[in-house]
Amino acid sequence: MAGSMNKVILIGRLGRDPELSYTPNGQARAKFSVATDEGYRDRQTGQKVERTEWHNVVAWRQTAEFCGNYLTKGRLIMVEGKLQTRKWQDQNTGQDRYMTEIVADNVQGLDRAPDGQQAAQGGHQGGYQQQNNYQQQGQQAPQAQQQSYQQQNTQYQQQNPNQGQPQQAEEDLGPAFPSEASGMDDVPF
Amino acid sequence: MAGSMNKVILIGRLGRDPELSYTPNGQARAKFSVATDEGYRDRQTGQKVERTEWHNVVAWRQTAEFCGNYLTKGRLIMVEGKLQTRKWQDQNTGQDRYMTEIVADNVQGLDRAPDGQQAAQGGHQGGYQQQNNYQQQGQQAPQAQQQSYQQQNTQYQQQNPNQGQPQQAEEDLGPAFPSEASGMDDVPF
Amino acid sequence: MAGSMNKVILIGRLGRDPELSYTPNGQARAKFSVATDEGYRDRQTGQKVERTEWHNVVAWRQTAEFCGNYLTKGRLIMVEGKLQTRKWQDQNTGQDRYMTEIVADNVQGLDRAPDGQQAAQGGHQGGYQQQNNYQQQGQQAPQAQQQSYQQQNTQYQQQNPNQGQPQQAEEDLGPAFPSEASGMDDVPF
Amino acid sequence: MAGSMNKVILIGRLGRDPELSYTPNGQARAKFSVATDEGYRDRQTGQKVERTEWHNVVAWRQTAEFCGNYLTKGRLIMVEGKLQTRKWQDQNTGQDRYMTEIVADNVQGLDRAPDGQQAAQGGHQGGYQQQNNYQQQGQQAPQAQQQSYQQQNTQYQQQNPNQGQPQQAEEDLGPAFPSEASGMDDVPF
DNA sequence: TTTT
DNA sequence: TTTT
Repeated sequence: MAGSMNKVILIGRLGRDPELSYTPNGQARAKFSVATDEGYRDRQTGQKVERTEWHNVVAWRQTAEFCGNYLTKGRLIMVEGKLQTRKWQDQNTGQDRYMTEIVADNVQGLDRAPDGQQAAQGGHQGGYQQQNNYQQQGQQAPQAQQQSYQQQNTQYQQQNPNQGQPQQAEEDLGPAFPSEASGMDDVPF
Repeated sequence: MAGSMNKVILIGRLGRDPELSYTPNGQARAKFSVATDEGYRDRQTGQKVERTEWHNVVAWRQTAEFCGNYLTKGRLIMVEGKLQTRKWQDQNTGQDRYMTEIVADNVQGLDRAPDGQQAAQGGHQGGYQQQNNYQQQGQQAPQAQQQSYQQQNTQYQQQNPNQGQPQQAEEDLGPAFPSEASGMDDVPF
Repeated sequence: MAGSMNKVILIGRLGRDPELSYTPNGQARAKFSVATDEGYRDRQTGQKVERTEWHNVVAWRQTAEFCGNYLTKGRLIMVEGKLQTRKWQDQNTGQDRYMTEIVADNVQGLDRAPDGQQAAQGGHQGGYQQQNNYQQQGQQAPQAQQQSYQQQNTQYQQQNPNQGQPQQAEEDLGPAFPSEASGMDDVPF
Repeated sequence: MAGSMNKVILIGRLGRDPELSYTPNGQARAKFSVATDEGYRDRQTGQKVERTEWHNVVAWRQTAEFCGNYLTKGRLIMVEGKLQTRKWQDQNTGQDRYMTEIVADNVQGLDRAPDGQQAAQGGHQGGYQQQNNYQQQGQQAPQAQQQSYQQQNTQYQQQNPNQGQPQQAEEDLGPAFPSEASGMDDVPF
């Protein structure tokens, strides 16, 4: 934890609408891919070439819901997060497989949202506690999450859960680590 | 807030021991300066030149206490934070004066602490809630710190203060913004 | 130079059109200010507050010309650069004065340029060698720019400006360090 | 190319000595893995947990040689670079496989090198042009390195490798993109 | 001094 | 799979 940094910053465009889903214990999760471009001049031909890199991003909780609700295919966004590589076994071959994702803790829309879209250029810096109280209408039927009044995006970007008293409903909150939650996936991506 | 980023990352050495102090309402604040070096080759002489840049850094609350307690002159550290420029009036000339600081929200020691120093290479990522509720003893006399077990770097780097019950002692908490607190300074730096 | 990092990344809006000028030896220099916003919740009132931070940015050579030619007031841009603090003496009071700037080495427009503007969303990653060999016309009178076809943004973010022919006029190139060039200013900002 | 950013910054420890090799056209390439740690508190047990993330890094040319020559297993380093995902086909199953790497353009040692190691804490910021014109000796047999005095971090993070003399042997330079060169690998990692 |  |  100390003497350590794992930081990714991307600016690029969404290849598709984010996919918002909920884990069995009600965690919102959004997945999407972001294209970054890089220009260079081919040394043989001297021509300009554009190269696109695709990045798999996953966001959790309020950040996930922001992404799922406000970001759409083609939007220019900024993503700040960390690298995380998940490992799984290929069910057919038994081989180890790996997938690297950016776990986003700050996502912002940088261009104007398409017309008819509210909260257009908003951004969101996710927090553990910052989930919304969706009452089960959508994907996967999340329950609980009764804490959506919680303030978010305070100055220090951190907050203290639960000063001096037991936190209830632990079982609703899901794993503290996205990688654990994402382990619930049958198909890794 | 949206479509916005203000990010600084420094790796450099402490010019002096951090100065830890407390605002009247008990906020811990650490100030220190960090040197970064940059090498370049002088185009007239062709000689290598090293240039040092000094950065003024301020940290608050638990991050401040980490800095004040564990970092010393000469240590190599990493600072992640944001830029903030304070303005004040020169008391003699009446001129506007400005000072730019990095407000650190993540500070880590990168080298081994000197012998006899514990928690050598520790780091700290400060949080709003992570303050100690100092009861106004003023400078240099913090007691208590009864919440220091809260120093944790949870996954999302944010947490929820105070789930479902009123936060007491608002008046102890100090300004939500460091810049406001730092306005209490007579001398800006 | 080693064990050192001095990195700033901003996303924000231009407060005014960049000011493009040329040093006596023909260096293009652009100055502009960028606003970043930060939202937080006031702890006394519980209300959301938006706070704007202004950043002074300076760019050099091709990056400067890109800024001067394509970026305008109100544009959302990304700036990558380093912190640099210049010191000078107040001519009246004799006091030391300081000013912190971001020296940009990568600037990109993130939103659509206003109509009638070409090369709208372009970006530029400046390079030492990417300067135009202006022949000393001094401020405001650059001619030529005969090298502006030079490829930019190569893969490694560096380029060789001088493929296969000797680089002349080293003495025209100006100081290797922007801070030295900017020392030519009478008024620091 | 414009409106795009693909940036990674890591601080962590080398899992092994970097592997330095040369592509058929003489490009130096170093591969290594870096561990970053992250602490969090398990929400079920309340215990502190440390989690290690491993990152695959590749560096090219002078940066590669710096890594291969001066960095060793266990060293604390800083890596700045970009994300790149390579795709290949599994030769047995025919499946598409992916591997994500950080392509480093700036690597620095942050702690003291072990005794008997020179250039201990050095760093290197690679450049396209900073290659050594290896004359095709193939793996492990670089001679010359006659340009190694060029390792400088000039102000603009770019350099002109070719001061005053023509650059020969363009055809020796290899692909402009590391990913193309790395396509020469039989085994992807 | 920008913008939403 | 995005966009200019």
